Amino acid sequence: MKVIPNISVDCVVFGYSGTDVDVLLIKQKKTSQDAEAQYALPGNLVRTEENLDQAASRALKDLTTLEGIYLKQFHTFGDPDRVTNPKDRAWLTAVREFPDERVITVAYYSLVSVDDYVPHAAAFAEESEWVSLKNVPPLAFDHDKILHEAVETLRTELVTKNIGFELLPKKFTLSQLQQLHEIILAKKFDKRNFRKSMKKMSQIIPLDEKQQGVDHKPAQLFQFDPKKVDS
Amino acid sequence: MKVIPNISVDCVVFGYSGTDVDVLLIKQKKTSQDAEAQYALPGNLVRTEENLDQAASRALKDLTTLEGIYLKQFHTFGDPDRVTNPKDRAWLTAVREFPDERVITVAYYSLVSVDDYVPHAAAFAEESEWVSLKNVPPLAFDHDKILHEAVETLRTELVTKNIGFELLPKKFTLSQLQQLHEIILAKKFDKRNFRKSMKKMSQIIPLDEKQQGVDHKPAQLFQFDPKKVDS
DNA sequence: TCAAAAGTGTTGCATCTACACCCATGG
DNA sequence: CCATGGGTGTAGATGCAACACTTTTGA
Repeated sequence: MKVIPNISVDCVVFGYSGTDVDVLLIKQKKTSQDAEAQYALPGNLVRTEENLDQAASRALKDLTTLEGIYLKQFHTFGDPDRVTNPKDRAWLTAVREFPDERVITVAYYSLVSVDDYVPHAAAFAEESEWVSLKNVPPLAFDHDKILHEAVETLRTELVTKNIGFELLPKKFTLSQLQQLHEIILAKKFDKRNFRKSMKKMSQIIPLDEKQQGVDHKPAQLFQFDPKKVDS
Repeated sequence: MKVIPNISVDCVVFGYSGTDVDVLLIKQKKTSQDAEAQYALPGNLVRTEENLDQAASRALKDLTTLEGIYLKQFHTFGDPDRVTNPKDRAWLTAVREFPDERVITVAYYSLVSVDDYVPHAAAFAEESEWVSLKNVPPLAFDHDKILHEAVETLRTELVTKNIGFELLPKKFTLSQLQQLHEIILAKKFDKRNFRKSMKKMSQIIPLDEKQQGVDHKPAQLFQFDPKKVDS
């Protein structure tokens, strides 16, 4: 359980609620009565026996109980002063064995459906919750910057690699998929054209099933099959 | 000049010679008479006062004398056993203060024209040279893996971001640019179509100048202007 | 005058965009 | 029967792939 004192991982987990894109944040435990509790991305120091991907999964699980999520490394942040801001001192001295060490962090991001994952705070997290990207409070360390880069990465990967299914429930409607794209990319798509282009991707397989409990014409459900790769 | 014992940077510098894509390698200094000298990517531990980008530039300059090159971070490698292979022990114990530390490395890549940069060995490099990607010897540590990932990154960025001008001299012909694409992507392009698509990129500006000293019809020269961004 | 690479347009086909109405369901 | 979102086709414009011959230069 020995850690490397100057290498950490941080996870930017995006979730989609149906109307908003959320990010999973933790609230750091207060280090004293009058200390100001800060929000942060879930992350922690890397242990000596684990690789970086494992560290990211483990840290995320420890802090939020979320597991089984595919995390993708996207950038490493290593400014010498990224953990020296006074606002972060109290927390560092309270929880870290070597609070003055310079720390570089390897950042990961992931996409999930908020319905599928209910986070529970654990370890040094006081809370663990989905926060809309529109209402993200100032974050600890350089996590604002990390989050910003993650959003940029999300946008480019959404268009180039057509990820985005990940953000939806296993069974989804094409309108949900379209709304998701519109929210992330902040632009409108033509319904017919959008459906045409999605339908010709072999990975999106139509189910013999319809939406239930809606007060309008129920939509057909689709499923994403990652095994099918476009040729 | 204090270093962080478990964080390094490595640089994959691609060069284009006109017929081949090369990579810049160093040969590690022999640690004893009978030791086997190994090839490696230029890289070194990060110092406490520098950020990662600075560390990459500085390490590259120290080992090869190349400087003023734009290096782009592309991945961080951190397997626990990436520096524990017996083949690397002798060298580590000879040059590192803490040879048993686990080291993660932040990898960078870059593109230059081989004509513009003549490397000279320095520091712990015995040699520093351009090696064709076709003839890369086995490398130290996990540098084979790093190089392989860098090549993959180069291919995707070449098509998505139309980098590649970087590999050519400041003034280049369209045929040179085409040949470069063909070599990196290992496929042929139609001359007319290739020229059409390049010419409609505003960043490629035609010069009032022609090739000299060739024994055939001299080609028009072009230049890349990074300031012009496609709208 | 020959060799070697530079340079240049058009046509068919596939893909993308723009656009408007009827349908099924629950309340 | 009304409100709500689901679902569908076509025509015009644009972009991409295929294709062959003439030009300029140095040797």
